[in-house]
Amino acid sequence: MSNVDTRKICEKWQKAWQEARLFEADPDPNRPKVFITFPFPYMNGPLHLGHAFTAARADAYARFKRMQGYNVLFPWAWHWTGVAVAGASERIKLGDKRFIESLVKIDGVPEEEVRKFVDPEYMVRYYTKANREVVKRFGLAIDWRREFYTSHLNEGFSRFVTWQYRKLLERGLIVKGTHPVVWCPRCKSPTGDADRLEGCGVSPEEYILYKFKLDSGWFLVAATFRPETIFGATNVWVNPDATYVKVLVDGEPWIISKEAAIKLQDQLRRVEVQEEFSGRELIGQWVTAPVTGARLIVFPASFVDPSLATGVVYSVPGHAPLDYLALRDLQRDPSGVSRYGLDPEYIRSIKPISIILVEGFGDYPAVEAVERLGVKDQLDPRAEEATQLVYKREFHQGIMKSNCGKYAGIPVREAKVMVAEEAMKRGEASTMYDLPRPVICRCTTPCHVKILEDQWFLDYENDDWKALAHAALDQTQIFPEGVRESIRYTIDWLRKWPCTRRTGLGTPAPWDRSWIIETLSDSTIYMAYYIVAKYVNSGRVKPNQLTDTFFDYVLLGEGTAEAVAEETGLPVETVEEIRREFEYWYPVDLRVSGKDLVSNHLTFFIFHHCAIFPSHLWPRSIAVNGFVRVRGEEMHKSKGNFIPLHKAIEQYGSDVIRIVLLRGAEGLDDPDWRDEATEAVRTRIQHLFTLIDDLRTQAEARQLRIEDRWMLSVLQRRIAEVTEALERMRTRTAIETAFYLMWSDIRRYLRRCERPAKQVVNKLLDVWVRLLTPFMPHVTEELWVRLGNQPFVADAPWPKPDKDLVDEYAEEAETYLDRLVEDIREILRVVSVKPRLICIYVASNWKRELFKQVLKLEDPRHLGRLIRECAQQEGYPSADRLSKVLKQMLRVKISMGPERSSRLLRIELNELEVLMETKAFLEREFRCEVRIFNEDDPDKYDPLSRSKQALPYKPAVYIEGEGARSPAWTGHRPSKPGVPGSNPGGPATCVRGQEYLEDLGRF
RNA sequence: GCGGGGGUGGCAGAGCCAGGUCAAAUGCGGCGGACUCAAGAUCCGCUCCCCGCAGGGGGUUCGUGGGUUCAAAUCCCACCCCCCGCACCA
Repeated sequence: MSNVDTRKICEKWQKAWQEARLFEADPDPNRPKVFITFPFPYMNGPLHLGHAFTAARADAYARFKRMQGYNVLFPWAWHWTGVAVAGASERIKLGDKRFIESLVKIDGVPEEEVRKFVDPEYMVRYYTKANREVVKRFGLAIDWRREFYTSHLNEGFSRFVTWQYRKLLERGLIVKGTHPVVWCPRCKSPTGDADRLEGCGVSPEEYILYKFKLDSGWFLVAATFRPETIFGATNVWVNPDATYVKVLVDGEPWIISKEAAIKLQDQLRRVEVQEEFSGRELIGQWVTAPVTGARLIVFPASFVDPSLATGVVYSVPGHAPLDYLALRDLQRDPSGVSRYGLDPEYIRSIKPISIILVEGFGDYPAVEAVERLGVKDQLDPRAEEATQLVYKREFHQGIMKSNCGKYAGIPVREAKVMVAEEAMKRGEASTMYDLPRPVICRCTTPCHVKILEDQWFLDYENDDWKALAHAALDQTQIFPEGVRESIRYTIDWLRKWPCTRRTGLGTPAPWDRSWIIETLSDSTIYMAYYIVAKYVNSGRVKPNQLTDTFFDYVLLGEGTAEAVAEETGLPVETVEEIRREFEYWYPVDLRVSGKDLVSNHLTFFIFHHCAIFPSHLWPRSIAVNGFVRVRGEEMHKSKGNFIPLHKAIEQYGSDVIRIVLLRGAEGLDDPDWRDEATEAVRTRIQHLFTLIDDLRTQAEARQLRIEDRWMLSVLQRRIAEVTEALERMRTRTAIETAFYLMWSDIRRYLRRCERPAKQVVNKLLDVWVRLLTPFMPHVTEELWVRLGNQPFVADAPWPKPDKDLVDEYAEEAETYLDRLVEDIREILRVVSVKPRLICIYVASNWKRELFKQVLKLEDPRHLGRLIRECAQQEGYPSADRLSKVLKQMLRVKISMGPERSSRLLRIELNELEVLMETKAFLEREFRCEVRIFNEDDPDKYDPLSRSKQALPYKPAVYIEGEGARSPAWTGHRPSKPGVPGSNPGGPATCVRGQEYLEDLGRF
């Protein structure tokens, strides 16, 4: 069977599982249940390796629990809700070439299909169909009878969402409010990240507007993020080349840029434009500053961007690098000044004002930052860097100076808010939203901020709700545990979440059908719908029978089955059956997801369960994992390293993918997909088949020997380790142990025994194949039947460690042997000899007795007493010799480590017996004759008197061979140029008694 | 900035919570050997540096710098660097 096609094996067993309806799970009161869920994937594209990783973890757990005898439900569904699909359709409508190309080339969508994607519904249906095939070919243990998709296109699900939102509204958890969004004036809709050609990650920021009063009575309105700096204002900047307007804003006379006036209209302001004029007309005019009442002049500055906020800023040259630079430019270049009829003398007289005390800077941080970074002028890109540097420092560490009136001595971060609030109270300031960088909509229109009214929010601010969420988190297991802190933080930090949108796919809000429940908001407790979906899919329940009364009863136990039956026309028994099924499966036992969902979905998941369900139905555990990286980089379509799952499956088949990913990482680490790794796994699976074949064909019936007992004993430990790891979703540790470490165990065993024992092989393979099943379920099905079992290994019981097979004596014997082999090999290496004969000498009886004392010794300082005691007894040598031997024994004990030396307190190895038994192995290993002696044996062959070196658990060794360098037995010494001759002064290993004991310390 | 997770040998990645058995699992790669007509696969050995004709010894390592300890990859402090999340978006 030299060539095993794992892809074929995968297909074969997927079909078999499907035909056997293996993973269809129904309530069984006699079996405990486990309900496992994977967050339904969004259907705007193909599933990729990232989905595969998370799904493989969920599947491994599902299969593990199933084998442990649990009734496991692992369902699947598809997420259609949201605007991303609509956005994608829009791009296709507009003929976005790069986008279309990526769909064809990367996603593998046929071109004629892509054209039909102008209809979002077609697109989600297409991807759902394609991805369903992919998930099936990945071979997950899914109960497909419960499959569904979301949004209004699925009436049943939509009714479920409607029910949930009515409940939330009733409970006062939905509130109404206003909110600024990034808005496309052409699409008349919010522009999310996915809908943007440019400006990803940009969100509205709130500017403080200060009203600087012109002598004409109009307000020149300047925008700032740093309202506290008003105390250091020296002048006002406008762009002389920009167009400004006089405009009545809510009746107040403002002067702002033309662009600003348009923006304000969408920010709940009444805006009446009076007249347009050029910025240069403002230059040289005087204004009265708010807050301070200072008289300032208006200067020209090219850095002022009319499309940002109001297009007017005030100058704080002491603390804002750009302001300092602009002022310096003006002072250096009088020609520009005279053009506007300004007085150069006055300009030169303007000095920065120092208003903030901050460590690491002198009076004028802006000036220093400009000098340190060597910023040339206001157009130098490093000006931005200088601004950030000063801003961060001053914000976090700055204190307002004495010239800041009542804010003197207050930290900047506090003063900032106070100054602005008080100025607003007095009518000297206002606010507006704007985007710090341009955002361009998919439709190529520049976006601006719009304040949406009547927006609906989930009130995550509600303290009672937060308290419940914390309580739920406390009773949920989190894997890895560190994520708990993130969720806790998120619960505290969450504010109102806008849960409705105007566009995209989704369920209309029950209280106002012009709104659609937003995508994250409809995915919070949907796992409950898997129970209902089974009945809807089978046709036993019609979607329109899913009334609020129905859900109240089935999900909450409120009302009666009779009432539901009467209202819906369903048989009472059916209603009760569904209720029972819900009670059986709920709550969710494990939800597995990527770490990106921690701060939104997973937290919402907890929140909503608390809001809707009683505490015994709250989630039991949540597992989080990292993101798949490809060749060390984040997987991204634009990076060209995006790997859709269907392509990977075609190339490798499901099991290879699973192994590579699961072995890649656990916890929050990111698994890295590398071609070498996939190749290595593929050949290893091939070899798994031959290894197992070899084991079986070589196996012989025989009495169990020590190595057989060792193998069985180690096997028990491995079972325990894998089980423990899987219980905690440590999938990497689990597969590492089950596959790789066990492989090494088996390799050692095979080498050790020449031919394995049938009994061991049977036991070993039976266990091994089952332990591997969660990670490579198809391959193990194939192996399982080859071992002569009936399908399916998926249903085979999970192995349990057998205490009777744990054999400390055998494990000790094999450790002993390994150390001996290492020693011999080390000698051979040093002497570079090809051995002809190896003699091994086991230590004398008196040494063995002595070593027992050493093992018991708690403190090496008691050694002296031991020496005195023993020296008097018969059979022991002189105190002098004793002390030498004892020190060596101590070293042996230390080198054993605490585990092994404590094991030796429980058992005593018969070294001679073990060596006699393993003589054949040693001879094979070293390809020469091996002779075993007792040190006490008068007839032993020991020409160099090595035997006296023998210590308990460290036998002495004597080797004869070819090419030997020892003059003692050959007299021949190959010349070795450059190496100085003999080693004078005896062994360097001798350590003085007292020092040595101190070195040992406590052991 | 806030919150979370990390920095280990040529690479990937354990170990760190419970300090000593750690020059440090396992896999990949590299080198040598076995097998083979040969290649691949497989098996065995080696893979930080130095010394050693007997299983040994010495040196330098686990982001950087300090500290605690008889003893630190592991504990404490400071610093540097990397990754992830921070909302109307799946």
